[in-house]
Amino acid sequence: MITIKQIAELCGVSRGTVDRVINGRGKVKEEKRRLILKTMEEFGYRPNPAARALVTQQRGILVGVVISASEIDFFEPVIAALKKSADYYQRVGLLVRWKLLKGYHAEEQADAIAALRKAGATAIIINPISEPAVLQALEDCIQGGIFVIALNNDFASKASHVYVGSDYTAGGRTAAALLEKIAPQPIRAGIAYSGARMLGHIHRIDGFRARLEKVPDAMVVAVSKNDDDPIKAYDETLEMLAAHPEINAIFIATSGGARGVCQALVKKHCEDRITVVSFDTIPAIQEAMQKGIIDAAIYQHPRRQGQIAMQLAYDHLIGGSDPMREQYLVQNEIRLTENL
Amino acid sequence: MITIKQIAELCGVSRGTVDRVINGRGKVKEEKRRLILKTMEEFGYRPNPAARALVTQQRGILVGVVISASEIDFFEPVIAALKKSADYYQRVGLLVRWKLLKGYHAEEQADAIAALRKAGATAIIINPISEPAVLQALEDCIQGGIFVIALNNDFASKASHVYVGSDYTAGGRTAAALLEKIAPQPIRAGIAYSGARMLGHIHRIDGFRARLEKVPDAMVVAVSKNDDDPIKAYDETLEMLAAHPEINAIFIATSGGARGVCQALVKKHCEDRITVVSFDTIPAIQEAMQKGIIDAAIYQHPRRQGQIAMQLAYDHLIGGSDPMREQYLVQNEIRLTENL
DNA sequence: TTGTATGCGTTATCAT
DNA sequence: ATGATAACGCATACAA
Repeated sequence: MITIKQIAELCGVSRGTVDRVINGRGKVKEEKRRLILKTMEEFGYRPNPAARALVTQQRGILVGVVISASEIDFFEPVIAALKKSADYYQRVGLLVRWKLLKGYHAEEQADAIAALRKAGATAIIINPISEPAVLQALEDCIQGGIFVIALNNDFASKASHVYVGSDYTAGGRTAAALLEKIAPQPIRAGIAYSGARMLGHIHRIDGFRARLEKVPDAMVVAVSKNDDDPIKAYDETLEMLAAHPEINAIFIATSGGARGVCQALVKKHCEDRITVVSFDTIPAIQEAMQKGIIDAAIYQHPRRQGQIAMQLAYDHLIGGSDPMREQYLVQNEIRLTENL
Repeated sequence: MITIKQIAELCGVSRGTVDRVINGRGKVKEEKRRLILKTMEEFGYRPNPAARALVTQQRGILVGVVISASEIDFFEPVIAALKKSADYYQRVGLLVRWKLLKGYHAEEQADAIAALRKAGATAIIINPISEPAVLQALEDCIQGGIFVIALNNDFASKASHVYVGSDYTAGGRTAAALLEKIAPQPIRAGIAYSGARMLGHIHRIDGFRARLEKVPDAMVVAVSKNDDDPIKAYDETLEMLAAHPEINAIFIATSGGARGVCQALVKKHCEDRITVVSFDTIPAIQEAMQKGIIDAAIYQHPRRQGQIAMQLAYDHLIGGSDPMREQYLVQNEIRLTENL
């Protein structure tokens, strides 16, 4: 591993000069500049993370975390993992400022981003809402050299950023394939989900429908929206079941309303007759699985999502190594009560 | 975060003295020794991993890896992850010596351990064979202050060590529960596995049987051993199918012989009639899943196993933090072709 | 525009 | 038995 000192010697300049070209501060004669860059390239210079951490921890370096709808059960383990990971890296100089917001409000996200920029954050971890105000704010961040990590939900932008989360389409396909294996045929499926806000959720349902089309004589007969609200989910599900008594399978595409859906099933005494597949393994869903109401759940590694996001921030800011991919996808796993 | 320097000042001694009591080298007057220990305790001293890494990388620090049966497909991603992780930590002074052995031979393992000790390894990652020679060698290591990490397979010992791997019993239970959901009833199951060498595999089958007992009228009607050899697996499976034509489900408990089992099923034209659940997603199994021969596989996060093991070694040796649990269990995940 | 000095926390090597 | 000091690689404030 070549060091700054060695590069300086090789180029016949001082450590300070090399540092200036690396970190782009101050001016260096173009001639030397190119020589130094060439030498760095040639010997594959990589900053030593240990040394860098040692220095960094004096001033400290700030990463901002913005999580909307942080009250949703799904995000609890995500946030816990972010915190644990932040703790781990704190000892080498990583500071974190938290913006845990309630509900999905684009303006609040944009405000939080602005506040973090002002506070001097050099990286931002966020579950972005796909609305203009947020997209614009993130574009600006990236232009300003801030490292942006989209967590659990990606945003459409040509600006370079990293996405950490699941493959939603594959998740939907997996749910459909699972139903094919465990539900009585022919499948008459109802879908319950929060609403249309998040891009990922739509892809998930698209994936589900696409895969279900390959199942002989299977079809989606109803879709109900519940705003992640248990009561609304309860009402909507009752209504759906009444309107479509042929339903023998339910796909809970977003876990927010799961409790309500399950209560409706129990109320109508059709837990046994209807096969239910859900996303996530939040407490309400685990309970429903133990009781046999939900047959299987798809797990998206929430803890890992948080851990990876924080590690990417560390590696970029202190370790000095950039992510080698622009997408870090966690697998969609199938869980029964036996492997919860 | 309190530093050695601060502790030294607090105690009215020099850094050198504090270092001596921390790392137990040289003599320190008992009186000062106790004061220093007390102060460290009180202020919760933790060595700074960055500083330690900086100094460690000069002499380098050695971790030994011993993997038996490394030619088995399952271990390929495990080893790949160990290598990748080792690469990552190499830049902060971690050196690795590899002992990738073929087959399961206790003496070879014991020899490898001895060689690593002689080479000065301060941590050993191993998939231990449960035989006296190996157990003794590992006990000796632990006595000698070497940090031992059992990977993928634990060993019975009161000596303190860490286990990284899956919960085998839960894996077996999961396989049985899955069969209950996807196989036609009543289940008449055949089991195929390598043989009795590895403790984990036995637990896995125990878990499978225990869970299957809860399925109405289900039973295990045959068990075949294949020594992880495709040809033997092929022959044994043909024989099992001939002797038990009622078999409508097969549990491949160890992936080594999977290819042979599948070929036997195709040969007898009963891929469609028999539901097959397997462990691991090695290439042979993925192919069989694509073709519809194997219906589902249970995945034990091989890459994560390797990654965690190496990280534990780093955290212990350089980061100076000890594992907070003695077991790091990865989940048993259910995979279909859609979420391979 | 460039070079030098200092410090981060730890370990190791001196000297006392 | 104990203390002083150099070194690891990097960043930075300061001197030239």
